[in-house]
Amino acid sequence: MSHKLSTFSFVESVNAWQQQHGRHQLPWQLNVNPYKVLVSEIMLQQTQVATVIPYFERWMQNFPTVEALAQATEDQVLNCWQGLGYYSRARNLRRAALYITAELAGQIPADIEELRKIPGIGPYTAGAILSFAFNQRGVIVDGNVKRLFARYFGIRGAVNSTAFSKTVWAYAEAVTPTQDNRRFAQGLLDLGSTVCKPRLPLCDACPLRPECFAWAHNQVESLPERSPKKTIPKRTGHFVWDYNSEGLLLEQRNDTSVWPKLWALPEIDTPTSTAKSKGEFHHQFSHYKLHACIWHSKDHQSDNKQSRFTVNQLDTVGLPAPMRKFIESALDLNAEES
DNA sequence: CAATCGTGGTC
DNA sequence: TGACCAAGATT
Repeated sequence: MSHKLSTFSFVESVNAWQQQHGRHQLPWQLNVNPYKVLVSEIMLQQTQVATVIPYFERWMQNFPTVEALAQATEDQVLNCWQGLGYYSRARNLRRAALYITAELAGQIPADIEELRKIPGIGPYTAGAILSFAFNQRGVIVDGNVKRLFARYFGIRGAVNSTAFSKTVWAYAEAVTPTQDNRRFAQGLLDLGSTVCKPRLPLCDACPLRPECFAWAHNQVESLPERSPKKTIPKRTGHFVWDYNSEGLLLEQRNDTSVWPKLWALPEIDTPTSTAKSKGEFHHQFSHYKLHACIWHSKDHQSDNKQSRFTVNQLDTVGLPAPMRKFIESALDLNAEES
């Protein structure tokens, strides 16, 4: 690797490409500050840029500073996050603001160990904040870097294995420079997402092609390697539909389930034999398929916090995306029938 | 360590 | 069309 790096400047190639062809106008790149970087990096975890942008804009309107976020309630935060998924990110981001305000005098630290103490900040996000917020050396390994490095260095093994991750982190530590880190980190991400793509990579446009292992060995399509896919299980869930003149009955889900702390139709173990169906919907999570059955019911008892919401009030609570679709569809049908 | 945690984009 | 994947973290 050292020979390769000495005869071909990986860093300079990435940086020069980023300056010419990389992204420079993303919302969190304009008038950059550490809080914007923190918010964007949390939102971007396992979520595509195009999906995040409108959420980021709305978030910064509602919670423009760490202090503003620290003063928000969990319900306000979840309402702003609804539809983006992985809701523990939202709750951790609020906890992060409380921690930064209480323990760090409102300042996001430019220190890897201090960053790692903040809720929701793992090894990738800590490195990203160092690079993007402070232009300091911060090592980043995400899906883009794993794919790009697997091809460029010829790293074998399943991308989702621990061994593969450790190997890529070691390469990243070795490659990451001590200067111009904002540009280098952005260059890695931009190259990975726009050129070294999962499928149909644009090798003709890649500045790293002269020294790319996968290109030289015709393995661009077969790297990185994937572990054999698992069959994901199917589950059935039953939910209660109770809508009257005072609104729709919802309950706040507990935090040990999917959609933690979000408001949703009350969930039941099994419907009664006389229950009348209100409808159903299907939803695919990353790890199982849900078949949701909705049953007409009244006066459902639950340990969870319950409340009724009118149609207008539904906009002010955090609802799971598929359930919001079902509810809005069902209420529209009601309106047409009446 | 492997499972869990959402949703939408892409081809 | 469905399988893969996305600026991962937590337990």
